Amino acid sequence: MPASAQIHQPLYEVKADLFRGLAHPLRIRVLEILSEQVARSYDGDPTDGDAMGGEVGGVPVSDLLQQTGLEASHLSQHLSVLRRNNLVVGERRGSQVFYRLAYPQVADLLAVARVLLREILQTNQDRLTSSESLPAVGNSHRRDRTAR
Amino acid sequence: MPASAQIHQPLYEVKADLFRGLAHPLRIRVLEILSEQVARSYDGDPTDGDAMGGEVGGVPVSDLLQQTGLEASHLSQHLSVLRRNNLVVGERRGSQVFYRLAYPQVADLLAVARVLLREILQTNQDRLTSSESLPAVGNSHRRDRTAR
DNA sequence: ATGCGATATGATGAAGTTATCAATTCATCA
DNA sequence: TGATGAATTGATAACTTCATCATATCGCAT
Repeated sequence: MPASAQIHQPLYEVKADLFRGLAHPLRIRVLEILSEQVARSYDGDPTDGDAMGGEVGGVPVSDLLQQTGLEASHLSQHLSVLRRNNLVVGERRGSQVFYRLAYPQVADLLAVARVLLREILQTNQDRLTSSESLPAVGNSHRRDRTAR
Repeated sequence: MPASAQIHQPLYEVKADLFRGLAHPLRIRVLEILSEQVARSYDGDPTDGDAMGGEVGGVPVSDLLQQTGLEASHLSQHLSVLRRNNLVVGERRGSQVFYRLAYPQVADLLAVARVLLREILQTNQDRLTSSESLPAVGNSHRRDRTAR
């Protein structure tokens, strides 16, 4: 890699970092929980009573803990990754820490990803059921690596 | 995690996989090149003459090679990751292979990421110049890990 | 101040990813 | 057919990331 890229376009790096922050199932899980909470705060869905969700602003770690069934330190580590990548912010209120998305755009990103994913999955589905064997590319032996 | 999650929501996994596919500067680079090419094909920007860009559909690997300055096998490996994640498709035409985005939504995803990134960077910028020290959360010593 | 509940950090082995080099395949042309 | 250019695959060492356990910090109540 040319040194010039270092100074002028670490942009790819930064963007890649952003995605790297998202590149783990648990972190996605957490972000979706936080997105939901944002969404709920708009239309005031009453189904969460009070025992279940954050109310004022953000979801307490304890909630995330029980919703994910994770070990505390493990979750904490992932939260720290999310924090480092500026995807969430945590705020201490009393003895608990409440997390929320750092920017509403994070939810957008997840939403767009969801759309793309739907396309992808559907296409794959179709390919399977109609078994139309596209020649594709990769020196084409080794077909159907389907399930990654 | 309940076993039901395995069958019913490997969704987090799948989504995380998607992001993992994006989680590398070179792959972002490649995707942006391919996105550009898509964009250009709409408004027919004439600045690419002919020596530089794919014309019919997709960008040939040779172009990606010279634009990224990578070693062939290295690029190929990343392309293979992108292919595996259904982000691009490659098509052999004669002795060359032409790549393009598998779905236009991939470009959307990048665009949304760009927006988010702009927010993030700007906020960080602001924080730096005004040095308003938020208590933040993480047992708050160790400030300013800035450059990751 | 001491102790407790709630989170966060550190350290470490296991697992996964990236970069590099060698070997292979496919298409074209002599 | 054999040589050549274009791209992919395989193998492997260097590097990261993840999961787990132990330890530390913060805030609140005693």
